[in-house]
Amino acid sequence: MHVHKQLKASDVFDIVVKIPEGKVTTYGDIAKILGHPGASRAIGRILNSNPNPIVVPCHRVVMSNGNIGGYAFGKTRKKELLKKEGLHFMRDDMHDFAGCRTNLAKLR
DNA sequence: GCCATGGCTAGTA
DNA sequence: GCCATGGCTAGTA
Repeated sequence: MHVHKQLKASDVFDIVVKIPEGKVTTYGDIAKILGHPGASRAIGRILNSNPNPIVVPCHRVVMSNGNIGGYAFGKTRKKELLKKEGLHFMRDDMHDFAGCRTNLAKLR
């Protein structure tokens, strides 16, 4: 009982590769679209094990409140990468978070 | 038991 | 600030 299918890391990475440059999504949004609404923290753990940060842009995944969130190479690096894509921050919070948030359901 | 989160409550200013 | 959540790892027996 209470046996549900487990989150697959490859499913998470498959979504993250599709986030366009200059756009972001959240740990929670990825969790929801995969049918695991409570698994946002698990998403972060999976991203932390990203085997290929070059092709999988996990720096584009941030917290649901617009805060930068974590990054395996430090949030400073994560912010730099996002700034290079034209995004802006005040301290660790994104400017116009709503405006640069991508709709995962529409990605292809 | 840790942790790259999130949603909710209490209760300060 | 608290705590539920879910996947993972270290490391005890």
